[in-house]
Amino acid sequence: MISRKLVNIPHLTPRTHNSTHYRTLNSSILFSPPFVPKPPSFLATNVIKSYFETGLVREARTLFDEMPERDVVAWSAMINGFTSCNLHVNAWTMFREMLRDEEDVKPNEYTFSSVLKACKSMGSLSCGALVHGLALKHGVLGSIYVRNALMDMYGMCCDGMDRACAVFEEIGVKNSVSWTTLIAAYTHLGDGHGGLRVFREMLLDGAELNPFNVSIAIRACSSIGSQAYGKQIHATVFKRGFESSIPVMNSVLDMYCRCIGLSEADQCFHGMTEKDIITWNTMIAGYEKSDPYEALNLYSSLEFEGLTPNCFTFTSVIAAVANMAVLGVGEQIHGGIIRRGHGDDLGVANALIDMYAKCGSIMNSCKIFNEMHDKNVVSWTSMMVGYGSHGHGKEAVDLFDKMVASGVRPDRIVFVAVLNACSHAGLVDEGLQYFKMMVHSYNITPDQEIYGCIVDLLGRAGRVKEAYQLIEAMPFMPDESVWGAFLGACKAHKLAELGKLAASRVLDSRPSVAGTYLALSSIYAADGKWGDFARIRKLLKGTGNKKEAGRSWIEVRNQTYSFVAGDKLGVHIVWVYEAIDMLGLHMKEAGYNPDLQCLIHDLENEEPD
DNA sequence: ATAGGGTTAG
Repeated sequence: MISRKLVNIPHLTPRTHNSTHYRTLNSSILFSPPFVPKPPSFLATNVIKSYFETGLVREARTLFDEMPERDVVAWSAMINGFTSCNLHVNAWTMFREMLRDEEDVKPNEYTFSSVLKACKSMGSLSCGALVHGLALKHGVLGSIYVRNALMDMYGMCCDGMDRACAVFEEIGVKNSVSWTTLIAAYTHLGDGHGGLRVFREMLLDGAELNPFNVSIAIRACSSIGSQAYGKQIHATVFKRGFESSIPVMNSVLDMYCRCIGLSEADQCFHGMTEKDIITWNTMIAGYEKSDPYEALNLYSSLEFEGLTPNCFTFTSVIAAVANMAVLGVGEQIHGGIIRRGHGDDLGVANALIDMYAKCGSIMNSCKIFNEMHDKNVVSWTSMMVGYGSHGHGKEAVDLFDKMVASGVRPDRIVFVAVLNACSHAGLVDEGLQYFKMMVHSYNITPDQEIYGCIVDLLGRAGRVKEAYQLIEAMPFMPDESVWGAFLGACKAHKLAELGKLAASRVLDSRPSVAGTYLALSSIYAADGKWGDFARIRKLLKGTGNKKEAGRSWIEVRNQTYSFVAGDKLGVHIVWVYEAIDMLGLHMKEAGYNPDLQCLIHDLENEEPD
């Protein structure tokens, strides 16, 4: 047996008895155990790798520091280990240490792909570009791993998309990872159309569909709300047998939640034979806004399936609680979050700020906000929106300045929040200053929503003429949010003619907006034009639209009571009216004189025909 | 020792 093997390996046939090949061959086959010389750091590097895999970061570092010789493999294992434990700054520091090290170890393609992943997660274009230069210097750009990692890094950093495309173009022979990475870059940027364009190019190029590129393509469909493409790709999922892949089915499920409908999504959810925590999270997030009770039901049945809720679960569950505005439930779940050690997660803390504000406990929002050790732009915005909705406009504006001072760059949504706060606090000139700052200092192009905020800001303060001039000067056609804000100002300041103009513009673009008909009819009513009032009401009935009633609710002894204006049902309703009467008395005592002129004509009070 | 896919807060 052994002699046959020797004979069958021609290039190892010994020429002389003392040749290395011969001795190695003899010793490995004839005398076991074999002696295979290994690099001195081989064992230690493997132990480092397993330490990181089990989260023993300190142990890994200690072992590395004690190694007498540290080769490129050991350094790369450290950098990759830190990255895989989400310690990206440590990974970056490690890389810099490596470059400064006296032993003068040269980074290789493995080092570069690992450190680029750290740059990507830090979102640091400057670090990434520096590494790009070093990669060129060290001659590792021939590696498709390095090229793909570079493209991934550029694609995930802001303002990096052009460079990601440039790297992609420079790759001679693209592999499936190159394509997937580019599609993902477009999609995560919010450009789903771009993602699908690359997906089509990929297919034209002859690349095969696989679960990776299919799931990101479905994600691109949901980001642009395309039912047609989404369903088309879902069909190929079945055709290719990808429905056995949980990630693929999770993105299909998400697409159903966002673009098709919750009952269809629910069918898809129940049809999945294998589910993971992400499947459940997707469904909970799907229900969070429109059916928060169902979201909570799913959350409570999740553990029976042997799954453990994670921070994504809790952000959605807390958002659901915020939408129900039930403080007691929110506090209970907050307790569960702390117990499970997710209290310090950034996303969870942000959701808690929002939840407490919406449940009426702005003090708890503040407490969480102040105790957060790092805050992102969402944390600041949530707190500002919370203050704004509690009528603390000044605090919200102060927070904006503190945010900028702390080095967080404001985005468009922060400006929406601060402008709304200014609007409600009557800080008109401050608001206009922020608008200027947004355009000139932060290069944010105002969109419909921002113009709507400014129109609202001016309109509320009675500066209706300026608001109208702004609308005229807009670089694009104002949509219903802008005209809606203007209409609100006309209604508040009883400017019937301008109000009619604004209403007709809203109805031209979106004839289905029930609120506009109501606002317009109130303007007519306030003007004593009852014929016009009746005509508009009739038009509204003709559209088949009904303005959704504003629902209020209150928790008393763990029981939630909900009601709308004009409610006649429910045993508790007498108590509601009694409470309202008392509130009315208190308001009169406090000197508040309610303006009933507009409210009286609200649809909810209308008798059926 | 080595790269790619899914869920997430205003």
